Amino acid sequence: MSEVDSFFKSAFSVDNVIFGFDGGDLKVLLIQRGAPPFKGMWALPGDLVYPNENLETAAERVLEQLTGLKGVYLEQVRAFGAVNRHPLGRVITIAFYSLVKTKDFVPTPASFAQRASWHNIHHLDKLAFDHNEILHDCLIQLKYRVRMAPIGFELLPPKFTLTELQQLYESILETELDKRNFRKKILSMNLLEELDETQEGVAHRPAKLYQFDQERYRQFVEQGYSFDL
Amino acid sequence: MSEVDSFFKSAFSVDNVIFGFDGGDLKVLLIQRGAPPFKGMWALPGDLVYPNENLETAAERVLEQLTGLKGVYLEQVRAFGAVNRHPLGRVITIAFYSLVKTKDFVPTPASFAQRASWHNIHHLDKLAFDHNEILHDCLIQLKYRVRMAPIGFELLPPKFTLTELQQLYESILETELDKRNFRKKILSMNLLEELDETQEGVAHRPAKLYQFDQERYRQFVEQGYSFDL
DNA sequence: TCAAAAGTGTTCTTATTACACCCATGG
DNA sequence: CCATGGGTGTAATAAGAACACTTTTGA
Repeated sequence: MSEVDSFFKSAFSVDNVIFGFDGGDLKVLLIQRGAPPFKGMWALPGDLVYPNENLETAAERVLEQLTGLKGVYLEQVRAFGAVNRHPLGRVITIAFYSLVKTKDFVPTPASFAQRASWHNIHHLDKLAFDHNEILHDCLIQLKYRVRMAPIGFELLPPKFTLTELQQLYESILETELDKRNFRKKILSMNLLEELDETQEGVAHRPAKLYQFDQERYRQFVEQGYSFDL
Repeated sequence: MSEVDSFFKSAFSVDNVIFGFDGGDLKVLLIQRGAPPFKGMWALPGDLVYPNENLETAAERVLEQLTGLKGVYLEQVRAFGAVNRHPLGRVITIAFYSLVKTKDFVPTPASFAQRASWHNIHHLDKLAFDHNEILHDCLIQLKYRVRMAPIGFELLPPKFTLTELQQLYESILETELDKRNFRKKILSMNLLEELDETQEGVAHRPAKLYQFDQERYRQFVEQGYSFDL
């Protein structure tokens, strides 16, 4: 094999850390590998990038094939390219994370075939490849981004209570927040619209529902506003 | 060509945004391309990644071949992989930025051959490939990181004045800082050691020289401290 | 009437901003 | 003795942290 050829004996893939939130802890969607290497182990969903496919497109494809979801929040984190990260050859992978509303997720045939399921982000075994490291870095990136941009809402249903929102931030940031201070701050941003609806079916005083006003946020950004929690 | 083969008709490269600071504006080290594509245009230094080479190693190699420098601060930003970003084929590039002390830079034969020179980061023409976009993203990353970690010192000589440090932050962050407030804050971190030396050869009251105490920073981090400017 | 979570303000503390003059040196 | 940047403190303002009780609903 010539030296030039050897440059092309490599491949690139995308791996997608799909985050979800069910009201309790932050979750990640993993698949159980059905073939070697690492057969039977849990892994991040991923695939090789097609020759005429952009990286983001590949990550969206992986996501849609597994969950049926399109148009989901997706962000690249970085490339992982250690020489021996893949036992079968040189594979550089580009890591993305995405934020989905768990209730929208309906397992697809592809995901059944691979046995996909949500895992608590803080109770994970050893994953295939270098996926623990990838997951770790994506989580760090999420913790940073969630404070700098209103992306947390991507993990919640369109209508949510302030307590749900607070619990979301608490589980991502791994910290406890003061209820009154949190509400004061988030409401003072004027990005939440209070609805004329309340929770139903709860055995206590029902909470007001809110929705995030995407259009107003866009206008604020144009005027130089920057989200900061 | 079979479909499997086509996955391997791709290559990956690294591109390195090398930042420097000469007391005035923030600079970036560019090379003038000597061969097509984009012959004659200025570009980021970069190269294909060798089959048995880690991404960071490749970025360090590019840097050393150009500048003769080793062991400099280097950080990955992200991958750029638009299908048509390289006119000759599918090349995914991993962008890094590095921080060097401009006085240490001695052009190497390799850099002469390529005509390397420092360019003001805010007065750039159109660069080769998607390098303007890469540079832009690396600069954004630097702006963020320089406030979260004591990496600014990598751009200064070991001994520096507080005014030099302030000017460095002002040029990276593109903002003006109040002299007294800046000094109060940076000195209150207890990360700077005041030396028994002063500036020489200046036509005014000479400033005290300081150096960054890397070891003390390491200890503080162990105790949970996190740098925040 | 009880349990469970919703909702609501004020005080204290800390961090950030704004601001102007004298000092030391070389030419 | 003049020009140049070095060096210094205080007051005002804003942001963040701490904290406890009443309300509404379903069971």
